[in-house]
Amino acid sequence: MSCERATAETLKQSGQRLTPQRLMILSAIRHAGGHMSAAQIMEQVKESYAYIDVSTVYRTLGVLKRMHLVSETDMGLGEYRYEWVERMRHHHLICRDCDNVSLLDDSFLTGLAADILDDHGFRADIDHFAIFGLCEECQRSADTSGGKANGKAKGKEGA
Amino acid sequence: MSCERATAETLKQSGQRLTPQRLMILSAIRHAGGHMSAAQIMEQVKESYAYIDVSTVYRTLGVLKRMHLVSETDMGLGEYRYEWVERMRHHHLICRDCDNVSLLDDSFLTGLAADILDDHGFRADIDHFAIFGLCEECQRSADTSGGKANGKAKGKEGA
DNA sequence: CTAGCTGCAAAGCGTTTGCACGATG
DNA sequence: CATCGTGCAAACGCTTTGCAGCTAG
Repeated sequence: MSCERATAETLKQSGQRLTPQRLMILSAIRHAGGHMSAAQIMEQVKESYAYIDVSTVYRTLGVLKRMHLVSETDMGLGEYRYEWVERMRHHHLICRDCDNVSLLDDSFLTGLAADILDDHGFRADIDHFAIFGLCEECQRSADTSGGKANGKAKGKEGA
Repeated sequence: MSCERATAETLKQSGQRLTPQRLMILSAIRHAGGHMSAAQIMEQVKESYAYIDVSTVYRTLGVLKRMHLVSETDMGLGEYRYEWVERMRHHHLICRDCDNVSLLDDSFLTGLAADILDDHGFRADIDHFAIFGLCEECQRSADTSGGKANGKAKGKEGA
């Protein structure tokens, strides 16, 4: 939990209290190395503290979101995914057929943000994008199977 | 309902049945000229047919999504918004402070899609993007108020 | 005629909220 | 010691599902 020092400081300085629960949640997200659902965070924290409650997780995530320490993304799974906001920004390409997620470097989007700012005066929060589409492999399967009529049964419709 | 001809044809040809309910839902979405929630679609349809059910709306939206006739977007309001997929694509800039929504021309994103295809072989579905951020006006208020500590109470956290 | 759509009702899910207790600073 | 965070439980809102009857093709 030692590398959470700086974050703890940030929290304190913005008038937030530092509780073991928050530190555990923080730690879970930071060390995950990817996006986690609230349920996954719960599970992770439960390993060291069994009495953690969902509401505490959500409330803490609310605080962290407000402070831009974590990002909240709708990845089309019916639940939000939370991720530590790294200095190394990146985005996600989500295949709507195989659900595979690959990374997209932030460089692809910096230009876009600049263009939008120039033309609309709108400062886009391009911290963490989820871009849906069809991965290379699934494009091939779609072609061979003759169309996009129905790829596969899924929990969630592709937009 | 006459201008729904082509859509009706499309539906029929993919083995879907054409029912009055579906036509009404179709019509509601097409003539809305913007994104609608499932509830709004319901309301609209109810004006001509009071017995329409939520489940019918969702089931029909499922069909239309699958056929890429409507897009489903999470605009950060806790409910999906559905919009007719026009030939004239556009995207949305959503201010996380004042909730104002402005349009963004598709030209801003076509380059991005091409880049992603080139470098990752991933065919991005950039039908309809929701980009969150801070509008020009709210940037000013944020500056004058000294920071981003807390902008305003909202139903939903800005990511 | 029969596959598939409808309305109804109820469940399901992730998330939020009210409350009294407990911990933090 | 005052405030804020916690756990618990219950509520919430949107969406989904099981089912029997009806309807389009």
